[in-house]
Amino acid sequence: MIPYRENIVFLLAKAHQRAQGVLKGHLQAFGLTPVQCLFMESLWEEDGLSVGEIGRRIALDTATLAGVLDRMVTAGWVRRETDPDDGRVARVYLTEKARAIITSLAAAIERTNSELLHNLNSEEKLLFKRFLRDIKE
Amino acid sequence: MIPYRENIVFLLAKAHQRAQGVLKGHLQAFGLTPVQCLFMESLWEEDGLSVGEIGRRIALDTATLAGVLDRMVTAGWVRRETDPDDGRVARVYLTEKARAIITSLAAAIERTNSELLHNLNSEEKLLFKRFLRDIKE
DNA sequence: CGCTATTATCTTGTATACAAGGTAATCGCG
DNA sequence: CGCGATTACCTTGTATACAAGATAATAGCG
Repeated sequence: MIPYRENIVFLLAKAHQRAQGVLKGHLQAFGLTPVQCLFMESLWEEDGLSVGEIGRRIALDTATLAGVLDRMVTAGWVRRETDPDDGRVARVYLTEKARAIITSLAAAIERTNSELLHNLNSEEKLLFKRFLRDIKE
Repeated sequence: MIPYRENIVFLLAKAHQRAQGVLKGHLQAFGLTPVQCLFMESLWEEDGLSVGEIGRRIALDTATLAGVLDRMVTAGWVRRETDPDDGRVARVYLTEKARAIITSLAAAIERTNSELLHNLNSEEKLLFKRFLRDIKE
């Protein structure tokens, strides 16, 4: 009988919760949520991705992304265009407004990572990331 | 500029997502969600806790717990009683139906932990848990 | 004892998450 | 080319999560 405090699912959930909280705090000034920020990062990596491709990259399904996309279009961070070659595909592009804050976003993320990992040395950070990736394959 | 795949917030979110998915799969037979299971575990540790105390133990606020509690009362896993000495306090008790499956729940959790951590040896498991606890403080 | 501050919970509004099912557009086999 | 299968996306329903504000009950000070 594992006490829930030792359960890896619980430990992951709570570490995730704290990490989200810190990032959320640093993003508040932009009026962005962590997921919205991540959505923008995927487009910064490659602009004009389809909704499905964004979902594959950031591991979220299209049901979730539909709402996120709506809110981001409304807020003016991205625009949505139907692919001219395939009417099923919705392509998403960053706006100028989004490009203008990318550097500041990167700084907020950088700061978040430093705060979260300040207890670990370089070697431990690498190990931690490896563990996180190795969870279930 | 940290690529999002190296961002600790992203890595935690996705590891959390996979862990939840595995546990969810193993709980499906009971009709319980991971949060509902955790809620029950806190009461197994100490029955008759108040809603606020449950929230402190499993790190969820009462706004979230109000909904969880409602669904669990409806499903017959717990009963809710107002504290006779303090009319503000809502105390929660496991039902017989809940007690009857506790052992099976523990097995599902055990199996989930094994699956998630099968890539790590004992020493690495301890280290991983320490890292998760050390995130932010 | 009365009244203000505090506490515990609940409610509302917003934002993830995902299963399941629906729709429209494209693909690809005969 | 025609049409069934597939694909991409959207919608609906359920379940977390939490901020902010409302409500009700208790605590504690004078």
